[in-house]
Amino acid sequence: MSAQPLARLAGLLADPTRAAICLALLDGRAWTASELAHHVGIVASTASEQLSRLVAGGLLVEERQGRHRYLRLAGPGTAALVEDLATFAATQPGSAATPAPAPRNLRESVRRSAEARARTCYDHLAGRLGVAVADSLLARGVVSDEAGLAVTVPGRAWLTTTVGVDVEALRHGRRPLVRSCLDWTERRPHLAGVLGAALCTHAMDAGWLRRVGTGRALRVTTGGAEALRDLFGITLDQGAD
Amino acid sequence: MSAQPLARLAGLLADPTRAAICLALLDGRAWTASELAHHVGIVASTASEQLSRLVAGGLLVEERQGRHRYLRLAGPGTAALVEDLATFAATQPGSAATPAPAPRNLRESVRRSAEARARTCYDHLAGRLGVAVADSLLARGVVSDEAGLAVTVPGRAWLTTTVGVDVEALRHGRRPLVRSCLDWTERRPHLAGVLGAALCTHAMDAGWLRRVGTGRALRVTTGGAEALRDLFGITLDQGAD
DNA sequence: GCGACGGTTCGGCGCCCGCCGAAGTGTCCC
DNA sequence: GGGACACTTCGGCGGGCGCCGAACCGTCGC
Repeated sequence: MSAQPLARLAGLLADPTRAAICLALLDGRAWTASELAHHVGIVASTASEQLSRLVAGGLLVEERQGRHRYLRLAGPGTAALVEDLATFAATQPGSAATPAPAPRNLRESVRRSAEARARTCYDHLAGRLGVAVADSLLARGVVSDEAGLAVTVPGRAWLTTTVGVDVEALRHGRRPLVRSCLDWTERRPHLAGVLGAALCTHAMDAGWLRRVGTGRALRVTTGGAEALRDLFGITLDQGAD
Repeated sequence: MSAQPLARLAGLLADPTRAAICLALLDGRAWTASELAHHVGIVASTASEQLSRLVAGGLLVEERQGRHRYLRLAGPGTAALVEDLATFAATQPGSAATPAPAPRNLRESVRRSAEARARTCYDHLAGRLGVAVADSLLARGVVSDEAGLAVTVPGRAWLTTTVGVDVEALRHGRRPLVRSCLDWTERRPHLAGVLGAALCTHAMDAGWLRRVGTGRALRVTTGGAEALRDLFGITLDQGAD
């Protein structure tokens, strides 16, 4: 019976401090030990111990550079796991003080994105922008969710030629091409998987989006607003954190 | 930040005893408190406390009948979560003493099923039989895994008319129609989701499979062996626990 | 060199948690 | 009613864990 490994893994996330660290790292970037310590409100020595524990448990990987110790999640699978757990935990019990915004239709969701927060979730887009993009792709038939998400045939062509994301090149490795990832602030799904990651990368490379500060927040550039409108039919004011 | 709920949830599974309880309940059935206590090797009073904790945390639900307290996992989502975690935990670190059988091709996998163990995983088929069925459906084009698992159009017709599983009727609710579930003994995927559950139910209703003992083990009946051969091209000796 | 700084190790404190046995409550059956 | 039985409550024990502060070790920059 494999109860022992399960308990060991769960134990890593069973402490609020370590959980907060993993959630912070969901932005997919490497943080230094002291950044994390400050972020979760513990002293450096404690952080050092907890981080070592997370690394030893395989959830985090570290990279040492000079006097810095950079930490990030071990991989997309790890991020998906943490994300799933956090989502489940947030939807499940009397986890008090969560106002739970009701599901909205496409138009309203896009409209709300106008004043929107955009952010990353591990390696793909999340927040209202992420939800709006997902809604748009679904509405335009680029992806369908007949029995699980999938890229349609015309959708593949459109992504490759018009948007500039080579779908065929993504279809390697075992990571699913497109996966639904529930956002726990928006409570609505957005696109993860290789395609989600590629879209995010593309948006950054093309200068549509820019990181703001050290967190997961994104800012939509002027050119980005244009591109989002033309390609996805999403209108939003830029900036707005 | 939602670190607190995450930690609370993870904390429920962070104890080997509670983890073992949840793994046992992956068979999808309701166990009594004392059955679980005996199964994981603790005294009744301790079990009572742990079970209450799991129920309070939303992972388990209870049903009282007379002097018995029946417990089962709260739902398919809960089962999927536990399964995912257990899989991740088993594949991840130095969780020593796991020989890790290499992936096999279809023919070999089906051949191995000849001496096979069949069992349930929550509400669908697992073990070598479950893997063989999944392989068969993939090989015959009933389901495809282009960018996530999906039932093909001819597959839907075949399932409905030949096998007798009304796929259209399953497409309600938010649970995915078909989902891949990695078996941690076989290390190979089998079919979960509504379709996986329906197939399992159908196999039991049609008398192809029968529960053996109180665990998750299944026995293939004589008629079942015939049906599996004719419909799925799977040949196996019956019995063999 | 020296000081500033990021990170680590160590000792110690307090708390929580899982376990048990013993005693108690409720249900079923004779 | 009485006895078996499933389960629960309670007290108590022991161990582990998270936290901190203080001392220590490397690295960087002047």
